[in-house]
Formats: sequence, structure tokens, C-alpha cells
Amino acid sequence: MSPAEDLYSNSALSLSDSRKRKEVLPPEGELRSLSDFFKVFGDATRLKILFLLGEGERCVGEIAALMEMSPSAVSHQLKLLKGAKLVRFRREGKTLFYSLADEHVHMITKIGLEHIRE
Amino acid sequence: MSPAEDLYSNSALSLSDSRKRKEVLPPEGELRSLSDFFKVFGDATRLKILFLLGEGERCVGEIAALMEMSPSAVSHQLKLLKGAKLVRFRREGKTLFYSLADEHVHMITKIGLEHIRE
DNA sequence: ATATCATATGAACAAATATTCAAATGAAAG
DNA sequence: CTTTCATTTGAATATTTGTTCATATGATAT
Repeated sequence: MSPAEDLYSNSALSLSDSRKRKEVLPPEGELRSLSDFFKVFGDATRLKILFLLGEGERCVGEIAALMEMSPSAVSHQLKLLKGAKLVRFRREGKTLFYSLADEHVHMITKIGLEHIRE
Repeated sequence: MSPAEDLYSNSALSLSDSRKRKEVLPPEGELRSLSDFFKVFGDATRLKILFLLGEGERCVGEIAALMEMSPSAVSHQLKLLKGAKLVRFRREGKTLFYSLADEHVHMITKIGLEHIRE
């Protein structure tokens, strides 16, 4: 056993127990993706955008005006939301209309609201 | 209308539209609570802890050893998880056994995994 | 082509956050 | 009461993150 692995060893755990427990964890890359996914919900500005888009598609300027924020700030956040595949967009002339990408947004926010309202 | 409200006004929005859209948003305090709630899931270390506890209760030392992290770092994160009411604990002698507080954890992580695996 | 409008981008700064380290509880045993 | 062990706490540091500002695209109209 390497010194690094032994650094925080706990005598109450057998090696086989340790192996079993690690099987329970999703692979490291998936944990990273998953935390990145949830990070997106962890900001009030982005949540606002998601709730607004929950009502239907909106262009960047509308979102910015409704939220009383700069279009630039909104655009930055939309980029993150796009990266997380939570929103899509369609172009109409110069205007980009954003909308929710799938139903996961509704499910997640619904459970979150349930939890904090208890 | 105050200058602040007018800063990012969008001519495509009528005042009544604006009012309607704001009704859609949860109150500001709730948005803050909700983003704080999701922030807790937005970190791979805390997700690991949650997955481990999904298998049953564990004391701090066990969690630390399984994750190869210091008990101190784990304790700091457990404090956050406790604040979000995602974990509970029971004392047995000097040892504190932590476990998941409710089923919301399972639901949220399940939907998150679904989303990133698509 | 040039001007205009909607949006995107990049750099910079401030604020929030995770981990480490050293020190402090607090319970049980001697 | 002193020691030991499990856990917590607080301060310090390094990293990440959100917003702003100035500038760049990119589509349309003149």
C-alpha cells in the first residue's frame, strides 16, 4: 500500500470493505460532469433564466430586461446553460431565441423547491 | 419608472408583459435558498460523500479513509451538507454516524446522472 | 460597402469557495 | 483530572466564479 493511500487510513475498515465501497462510487470523470451539471443550478441568476424560459422561448434582450441585468451578463450565463445542455436556441434574423432543452430542468427545480419548502 | 429599472429596458416588452413574467419567478429569497441548495451538489467531494452515505451510515473517519481525504476536509463538507439538511447524524460514544436525511438526494442525483449520460 | 442592431467574447476585478494546517471541543477510559 | 481519540473549528491560501466594460461578430437594411 502506498503512503498516499495510507494517509487517512481507518483501522475500522478492512481492505475488502474499502474495495466494496469504491465500487459504489460513479467513476471520477462522471462525478466531475455531475458536479459541473449541478453547479449550473447553483446560482440565482441562472435559476431565474431557467424559470423565465420555463414559460416559453425568450431572446437575450428580453431576458436581460426582465431580469434588469446587462445583455452581456445574461449572455455569459446562457453560454454556461448551453454548455450544460439545459437550453437550446434558434435564430430569427439577428435575434436568438432561447428555450429549455429538456424536461430535466423542470424535474430538478421541482424537487429542489420541494426540499427547501419542507 | 426609475433609471435603474430602465437601464436594460427592451422595447419589445410591454409593461403588462413585464409584470406577467415577474409573477412567474419564485420570490428572491426562495431563489437564493434554491441556488444554495444546488450549490451543495455542485462539488465532486460532496457528491462522493452523498453516494457513500447512500449505502448506509458512516462515521467521519470512515468517509475520510474511503475518500483518501483528511477528516478535517470531510468534516467541513459535512457541515455544509448538514446545513442543507441533506444529512443527519447520530452519536455513539465519540463517534458521529452520518446518513442521508431524505430521499431528495437520491432523486436529484438520479436525474442528474440521467441527464449527463444522454 | 457602411451603418445598425442583437448577441457574443475576452480580460480584469471582486467575491465566493475548497482544502490545509494548527488548535479546540467533547466524550470515554484510566 | 488527565489522556486519548473522533470530530470540529478558524484562519490562511489558492482556485473558481460572476459581473463589468470594451470590443468583436454576424445578420440585416440602406
